Amino acid sequence: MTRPRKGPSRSYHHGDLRNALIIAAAELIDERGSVDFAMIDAARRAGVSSAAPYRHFKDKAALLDAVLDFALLVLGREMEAVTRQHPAGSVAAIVALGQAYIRFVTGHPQFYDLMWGDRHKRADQDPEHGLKSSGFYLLVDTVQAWCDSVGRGDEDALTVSIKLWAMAHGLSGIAMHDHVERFLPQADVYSLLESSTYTFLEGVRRGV
Amino acid sequence: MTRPRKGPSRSYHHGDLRNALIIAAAELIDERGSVDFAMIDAARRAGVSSAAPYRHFKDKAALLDAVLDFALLVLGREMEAVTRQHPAGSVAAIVALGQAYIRFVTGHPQFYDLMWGDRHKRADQDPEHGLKSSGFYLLVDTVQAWCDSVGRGDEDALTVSIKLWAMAHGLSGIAMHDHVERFLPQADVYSLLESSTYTFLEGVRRGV
DNA sequence: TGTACATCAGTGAACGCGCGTTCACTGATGTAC
DNA sequence: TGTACATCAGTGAACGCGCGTTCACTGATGTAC
Repeated sequence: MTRPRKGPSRSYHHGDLRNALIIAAAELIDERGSVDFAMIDAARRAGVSSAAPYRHFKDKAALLDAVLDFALLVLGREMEAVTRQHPAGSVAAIVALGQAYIRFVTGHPQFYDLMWGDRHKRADQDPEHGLKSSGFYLLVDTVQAWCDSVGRGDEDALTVSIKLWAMAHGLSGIAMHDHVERFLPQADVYSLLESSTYTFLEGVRRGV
Repeated sequence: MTRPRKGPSRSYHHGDLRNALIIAAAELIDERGSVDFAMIDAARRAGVSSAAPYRHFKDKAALLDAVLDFALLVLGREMEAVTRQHPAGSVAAIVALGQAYIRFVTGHPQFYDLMWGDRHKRADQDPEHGLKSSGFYLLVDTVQAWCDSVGRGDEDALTVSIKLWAMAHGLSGIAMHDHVERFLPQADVYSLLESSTYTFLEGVRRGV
């Protein structure tokens, strides 16, 4: 978070290497389709020697953590944007949130690995933090509003949200492994999520 | 698939190295919690030198493929067993299949990585094959029977099955990252799957 | 305004280790005759 | 039944490479006086 250079003369001091490395790493992960990029490549891409990153990150894991934070931030932004485009508490909003999740996750399978791969299970100081920025609570709020609007304010919005999240997450995984086009060539994940959500919420509304 | 040794004198020739290596690899993956075990460790565990595995597997990827096949086989067996314990085409059977999936997958997170990690996306000759042995079609059959029994034979059992699979798969992922105990400390994945399934199938039954 | 100095953010070379894989070999096994 | 030979399944040592990380260094920056 050093301030950006005033002039264009970024000769010796980079000015914003930390962020530049995060972007470089994200790009490499995207291109290689895996987290196994070489530290030196990220440095090179940021226009810097192989040792420079260690001024900003303790080790590679620290850099990956920063990339993960960045990814979750982007996901959160998209979910916010999507929420604004639909009536608050509507089923359409709930569906759109799930679709945004699928879009993000299938569009960036590498980030999926980062989020859901084993490496994330390690030392994570505040596990809540990622969830907050990723917009999960946006879903909870929307579901709560929906429950209220259909006269089921007694439902546990958190439980319903987890289930909906699981649907979107599960469909993402299945889609990413081409199981959707294999079994249901005429379908697509987004409409599968939509119909699942409608069916499921109808069950909830009827109190099953 | 060399035949097992007749006597206990496994001096120079191992007799069943191929399978021994698969087991050894599976154990290592289980213990380390990751696919990143060293080839030489698998060999050592099978009581053999570091070069021996290459008589049976072209490279490490080939060994991992074999381990994956093995894992899917085990999963398929468990799903068969579970199916036998419930009335054919009952909701209970459907729920139990999902729970068996969750149990297997959360109980062996490493195999989860093997099944769902990026490495599986590569050269896989017959992608159907894994699905077959893992028992997915068992679910489809069960769902079809249920649809018939509730007078909804018109439903596409395959579509419903994919959605149910996505539920179980998604809940597994969420549970493995401790999100269930974090958000719903009093709940457990298995009952979450059960209630989700009931709710969803009720929606299907009502034709939503 | 100028100078000395502490601090920071880079460089470039190299270390070192883990690990997949290969190579020339040797012991065991099965089979033709 | 015995012997020669092809084949197979091991050994053990070493190669080689990728890559994370360190180390002594140097150029740039900001600040006290």
